[in-house]
Amino acid sequence: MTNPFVQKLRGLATLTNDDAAALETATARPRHYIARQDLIREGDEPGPMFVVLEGWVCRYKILPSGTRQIMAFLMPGDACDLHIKLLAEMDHSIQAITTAMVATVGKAEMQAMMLAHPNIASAMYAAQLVDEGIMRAWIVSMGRRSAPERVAHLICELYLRARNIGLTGDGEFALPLSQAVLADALGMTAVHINRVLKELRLAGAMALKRGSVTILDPVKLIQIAGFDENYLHRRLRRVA
Amino acid sequence: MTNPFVQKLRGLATLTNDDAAALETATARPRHYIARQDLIREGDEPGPMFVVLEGWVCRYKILPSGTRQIMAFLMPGDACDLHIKLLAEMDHSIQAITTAMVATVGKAEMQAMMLAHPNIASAMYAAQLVDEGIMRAWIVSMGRRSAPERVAHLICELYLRARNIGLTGDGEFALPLSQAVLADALGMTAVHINRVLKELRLAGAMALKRGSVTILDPVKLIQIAGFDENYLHRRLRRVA
DNA sequence: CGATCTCTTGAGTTCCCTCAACTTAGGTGG
DNA sequence: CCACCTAAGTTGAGGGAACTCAAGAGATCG
Repeated sequence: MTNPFVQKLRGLATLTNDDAAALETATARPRHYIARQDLIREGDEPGPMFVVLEGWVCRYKILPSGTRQIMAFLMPGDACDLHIKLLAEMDHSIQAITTAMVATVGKAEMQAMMLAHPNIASAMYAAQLVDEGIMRAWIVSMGRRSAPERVAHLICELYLRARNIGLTGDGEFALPLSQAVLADALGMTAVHINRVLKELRLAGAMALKRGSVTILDPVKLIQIAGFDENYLHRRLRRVA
Repeated sequence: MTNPFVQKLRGLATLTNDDAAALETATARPRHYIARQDLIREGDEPGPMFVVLEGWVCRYKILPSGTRQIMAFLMPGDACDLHIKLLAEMDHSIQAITTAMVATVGKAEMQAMMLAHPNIASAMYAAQLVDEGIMRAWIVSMGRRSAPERVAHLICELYLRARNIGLTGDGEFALPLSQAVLADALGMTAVHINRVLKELRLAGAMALKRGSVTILDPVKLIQIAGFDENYLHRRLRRVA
């Protein structure tokens, strides 16, 4: 079995076997979380860096009104909060969406690894830039896209990210997100998400079943979303 | 006159006079931009890091429909795109909102400076984390806050950021943003922003004139916004 | 001192939300 | 293995927040 963290970073920089081995070692002892379990809560003191190895995780925040906003999805291979130790406390929470295996890497260990393996450092920085690009794309979606466009755009993003780590089938991929979770991520209500999904299904663009999505017509979906994959930076600059 | 970049980083780490001098030197030759001039455009090859010394700048993206979404405001002292050279092309544009003085720091120079001055590196990483916190706060605003809440929240954010670099007066500060620009940042129309501003003014919370905002009732404004300044991380961890 | 932005206000429309009921799918214990 | 229970998904009706279109008032600048 391949380590998704290694697989992801290999897509962002050229890693030697030695680099890969170091990453494997650092993430060798993951911890198991059940669905809806918080890895860390808003207000907590930041700890080690998290690396998701199996399952899905999200960043979220609960507002005074009680509503929830999800700010990011983390799938296998995704890491978070490289320099987080610099901050006094977390400004949001992180929670497992499905049962998940998550490794933690201490700050000192991380720093030593990045010093000894410049390729890893480079890949980590690139990953950070991609994450920022994704956040900006979410801001654009929330600000200027209609509900159907937003849903379509998110599915395009998640499909490509899943494909990067080899989790997609033929026009289909596992998406363990309930409509309520999608609503919390897209800033909509679960009821409205449901209507939009029906619309996209009838339009022949995509169909979401419990636990998976089928992309019926990729061209149509991309067109609805106004999707431009450039922001995921799958094409990186290979020379320093 | 003080360099706002130095001033900002001093708020994020303890800098020696030597550190400060290095920063001054690196940003000594800023370039002048006029309002609405692009510093770099979507699709361009990323160049050096930008450091804003005077004026306001924004990141934005134009959608196929022709609407614009602003994803970030940069005020004096703000820098962007630390490791941007790793990417093949920009996924968004950066533009001066007002006339502005912006310094550029090359990748090699930046790396050398961070190596020679660990405090600077630490401050830059902290600044990056704060920027990410701001992006997440924008996502929360766009997703789950009403228009009045969103406007109030943005004003709170900008007020505190301006105060950090000494740009605020007594309950008032310079805000060189037209209502159209605010609309592009908040994902609303200029017409609706205008109505919301009137509402906030009549409520006695804040008043926006051309070029500046007066915070009439800070407590009320914070309460409307549901503002929690923690995400700006003005309280950092001082020990490594 | 006209030309051009920016701001303001009104009227009508649309998208998305709220509330509420009902159906379906999964999981658990009898 | 079925009966129940709960969570997730579906659909309808009505309301409200924000949008569109349009016109006029107020700044700002060459």
